[in-house]
Amino acid sequence: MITIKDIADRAGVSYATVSRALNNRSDVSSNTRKLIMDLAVEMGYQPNAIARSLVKRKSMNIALVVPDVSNPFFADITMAVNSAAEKAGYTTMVCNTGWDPQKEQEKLRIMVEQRVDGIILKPTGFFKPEILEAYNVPIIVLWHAGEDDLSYIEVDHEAGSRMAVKHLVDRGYKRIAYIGGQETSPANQIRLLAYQQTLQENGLKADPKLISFGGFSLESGYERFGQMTKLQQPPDAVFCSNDIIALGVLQYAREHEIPVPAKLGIIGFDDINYASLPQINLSTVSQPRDKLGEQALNALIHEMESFPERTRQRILVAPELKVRSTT
Amino acid sequence: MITIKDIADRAGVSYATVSRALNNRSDVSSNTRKLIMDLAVEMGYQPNAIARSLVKRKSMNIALVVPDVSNPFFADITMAVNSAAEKAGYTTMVCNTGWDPQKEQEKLRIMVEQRVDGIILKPTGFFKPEILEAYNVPIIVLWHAGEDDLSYIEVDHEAGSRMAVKHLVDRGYKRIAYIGGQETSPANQIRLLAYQQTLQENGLKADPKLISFGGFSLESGYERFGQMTKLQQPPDAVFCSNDIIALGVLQYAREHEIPVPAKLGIIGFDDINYASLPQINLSTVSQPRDKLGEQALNALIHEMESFPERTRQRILVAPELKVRSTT
DNA sequence: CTGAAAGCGCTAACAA
DNA sequence: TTGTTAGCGCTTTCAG
Repeated sequence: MITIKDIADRAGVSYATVSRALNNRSDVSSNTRKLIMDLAVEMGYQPNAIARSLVKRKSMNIALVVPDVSNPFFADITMAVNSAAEKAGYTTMVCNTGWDPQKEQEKLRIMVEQRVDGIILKPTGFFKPEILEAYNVPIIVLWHAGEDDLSYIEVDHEAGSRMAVKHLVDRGYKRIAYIGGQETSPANQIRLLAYQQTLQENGLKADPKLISFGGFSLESGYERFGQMTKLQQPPDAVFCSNDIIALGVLQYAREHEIPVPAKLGIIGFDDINYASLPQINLSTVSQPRDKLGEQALNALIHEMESFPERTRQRILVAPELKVRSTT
Repeated sequence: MITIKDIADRAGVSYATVSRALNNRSDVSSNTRKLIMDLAVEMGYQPNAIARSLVKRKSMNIALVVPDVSNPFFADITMAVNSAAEKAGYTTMVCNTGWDPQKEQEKLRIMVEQRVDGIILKPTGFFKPEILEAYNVPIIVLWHAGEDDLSYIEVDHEAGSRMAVKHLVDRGYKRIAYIGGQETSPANQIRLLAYQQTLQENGLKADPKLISFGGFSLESGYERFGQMTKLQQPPDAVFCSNDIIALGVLQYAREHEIPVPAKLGIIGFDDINYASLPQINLSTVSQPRDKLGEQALNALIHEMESFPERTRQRILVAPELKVRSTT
């Protein structure tokens, strides 16, 4: 590969001058600059980012560590972060943790070794902030805020749940069920609470029989909704903790000829890509991935600029209600 | 950040010794090794991959350049490449070109600057192999083979098309239409030819009225199939160039109450993630993304090992027929 | 405006 | 077994 020394030799100048010219610095005569520029093109010179990073102590790379990029949700986040990073002159390294906390640690370590200038992390599960702080690198966590020194960004689950439930109430549904995720997950708890409060605020009572926790799968939604239909007073609407669960409910309704939305309102959470397919057309609370990604990057840049001081940002991104044909 | 010099100072040895110990080399006494190892952990040492890359002239990074990672197809490929790379000790840098040839060039340039050890590229459109060869970096192209010196890998479009058409024939359909992509695209041409040949081999004639080219969108499939139903002899089955088009056809059939698969067989190509949803359940020719990704990485490693000599690999990955409820 | 020289953090000869 | 030294390719003082 061609180096600045090669160019310097051909140009008959020192390689410091080549560096200056190539970096558009003012203290080079326009003659030498032009000579060097032309030579660089002619010789097919490609700057060595590694060498530059070493001396500048800045790689202009950032890391995005997510559980699974093939998950449409993270894929969208990846796109958003990527394009925002690009605009800011950064290159993104994407890592998959496969929902495995150990692999997450491993990936973070590798990214630190790669000397990325900052990290955006979607943790796989409960995690110890101390570990992240110890890495001593600017970091933004896609997660609910903790009492530690890290910066967080996430969608406003409370507002989203309120939107969904209020919408169902407004549509005239009376027995609104909640089919959630893992009972202990913080996001689930926030959503559940908002669900209960919104019902009460609208003069409806939250029937514990209409609340269910479980897995985030289509089968789980199908199964759990099926159980509820056997109640003496079955639900006439369901707020699901994510779209996959809602898809399971929808599936059950189709198979058992329950007319949607006439006899059953269904609303999901996330707005995954196929929610909007004509065959599905699911009403849902959209997590705006583009905004999440973009704001995460902006927050990271802020964090990087004031590093090693932590900016301790707590950002909530507003969700959007997508009313489609299931409500 | 802690460097090997810091450790050397504390250990009272030269930093070369620290380097040796940290790299598990045999020529270090077990005493000093242990001392250094312990110190490294205690001091929270993280090796600097950038410095190592500079001296080793090998970054242990590879690039994956695709049009759009949020497209489920590329997301799956990304996952597969990623995990294969990881096993081989490489970190992957993923770039999006947004289907823009100019951006593709830009991204490739950036990856060369980053001194990745190799590149896996899914080109956005017709591209000039000379440009890639000029970059002088090991590269694998996800594309049909050209007459140049690059290595290629892709799914066997011909075999896939044959599978699909043969399957429709076996199911008893007689007037099988082809709703393809852009007429000039090579993949489209291969598929079209295989479609025609398979029909002939099975004693059916290919009616030009049943052949259509156009965009890769749901609307396009809906629209083009709608036209065909107005023929004097409309098709009783459709082979679509991708699943999105097939979805459009399916949509049209539902709206016009054409029973599928009784009066209309539909088969797509790609097996995108939602093809298997119970609500869709589309028969399709699956491009095994996991195999594509993994084999691409293996091919790349091969290419890197024999670089600068080009290995000129031409790899076809066998597709799989997924028979679901639309045929 | 340009050159010389130091050094980013590390590996890899070559000596000792 | 260890230390010394010379770089990897580049940026950045500091002189000139």
